[in-house]
Amino acid sequence: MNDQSSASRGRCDSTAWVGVDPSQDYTRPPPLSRPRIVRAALSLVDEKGLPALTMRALATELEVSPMALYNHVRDKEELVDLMLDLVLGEVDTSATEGDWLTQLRALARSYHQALTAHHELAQAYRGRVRIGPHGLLVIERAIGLLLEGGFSPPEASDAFFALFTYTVGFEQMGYIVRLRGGATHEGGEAGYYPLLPPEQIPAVTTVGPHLDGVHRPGRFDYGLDLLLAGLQAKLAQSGKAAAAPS
Amino acid sequence: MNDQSSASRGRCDSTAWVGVDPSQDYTRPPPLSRPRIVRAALSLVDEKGLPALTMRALATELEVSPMALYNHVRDKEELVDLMLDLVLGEVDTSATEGDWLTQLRALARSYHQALTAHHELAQAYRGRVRIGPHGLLVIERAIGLLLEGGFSPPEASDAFFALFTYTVGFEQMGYIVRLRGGATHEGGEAGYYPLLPPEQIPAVTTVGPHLDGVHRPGRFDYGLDLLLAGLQAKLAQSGKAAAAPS
DNA sequence: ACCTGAACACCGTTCAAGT
DNA sequence: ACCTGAACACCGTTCAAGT
Repeated sequence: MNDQSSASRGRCDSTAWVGVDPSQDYTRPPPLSRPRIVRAALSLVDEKGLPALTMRALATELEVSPMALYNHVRDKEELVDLMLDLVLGEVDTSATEGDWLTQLRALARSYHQALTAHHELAQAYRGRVRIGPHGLLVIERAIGLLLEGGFSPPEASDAFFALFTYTVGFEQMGYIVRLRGGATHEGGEAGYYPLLPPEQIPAVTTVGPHLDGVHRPGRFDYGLDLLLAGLQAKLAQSGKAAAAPS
Repeated sequence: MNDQSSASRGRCDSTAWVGVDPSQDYTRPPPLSRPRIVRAALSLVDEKGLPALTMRALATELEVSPMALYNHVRDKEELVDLMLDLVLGEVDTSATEGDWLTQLRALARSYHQALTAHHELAQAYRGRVRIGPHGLLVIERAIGLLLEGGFSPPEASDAFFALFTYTVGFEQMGYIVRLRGGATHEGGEAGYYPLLPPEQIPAVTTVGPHLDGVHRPGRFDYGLDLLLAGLQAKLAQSGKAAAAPS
């Protein structure tokens, strides 16, 4: 497309501007394009959070008029869909080590990791989901592994949704904060302690600070393994267990 | 508070306005109050969806100036927190039939039911969650049952989050819709069929329409039972199973 | 085809003023 | 203490106009 580069290379070989391609205009940003918009939007959300994603803010980030975006993107909703699918492209869908169960675990973990890497965007994952090509690939892989494990199509679909729901839901869950408790609620992070006296909530008081954050390391894996163990048990009791390499 | 009623009752006994309390002013709405605002907001969201919840719209619904709301509610965020806690008040936390596992299942189901009853509001359940008194009661009950089952405090906390995350996540998940596939995407509901040819997604093609909606009846229970079975297995293998009535 | 500026129909919330 | 109207600083998006 840009054939000035080869032409200018021949013309400038006597000068010593090593490493600088004079055909490139380093002052002007590259032209607007769908992928560039989506990438810029994603890094904006990663840095400043989902509420900061504004067509106007994104436009100034790209040094362009707000309305220029609408030449490449139908509306904000589509933009968010594209961002989600871009993130889903980071999921590793091609690992083939181990049997179907360990592959399924690896897939869910990779999915989880992609979401945590863009934790702010994960909040957009609500209501109506519009699957893109990358998302479809993840689904294909998950369903494929479940069928390989021996599940019938309807049950594979149920199992998929359980895993999917848990993984996405985990990311959306934030921290538990009291609602206008006794002390200041400015601090924000200020712990699990509640609005009721300890006598009325003995169990919560016993468990105490373990309740504090959702995103304790290993917490995702705990629930994931619960689900996978449940799946394995289902297969075993229905006697349809696939011949797993023992 | 309104002691006009008893006074006027004595005054009007000769007239025949049966069933009509003349002390009541049926034309003017009852005075603004925190609970009334929250209830009105909830029914607005139930009817028209979360995006329709606007301080201005809520105010006109209550026949009041938008700014009147701010005398009872700090801001929109607090209003949503209050709405969520109101809904959590519908969860049955006092059923005592069966052992801890069946009680835990019943609790999760009741939680799920409360959320589905206000499906539109469930979308607000993201990011930072501010637990209110009703929410805290649900947590207390869940943790209590897990401790009763024999889990250690840290593990009870992990287990709780797995159940909590799954239940909330399930509600937020919408339908799978293709992202700007081949045909019209106006139809909306238009099925699972994807942007890739069937050869590239054999598993999805096999499972087919089973993938279509998340909220198929029984789908929530499937994942819930997976988690509960996993919990039971964990207890059994660590040999700490509580003496459940066999 | 792509970009722009002005404008429209909204938001949540602050503020000064009323009672 | 509670409510009001006007105003501020925003939104997403339409439209007519530019190149």
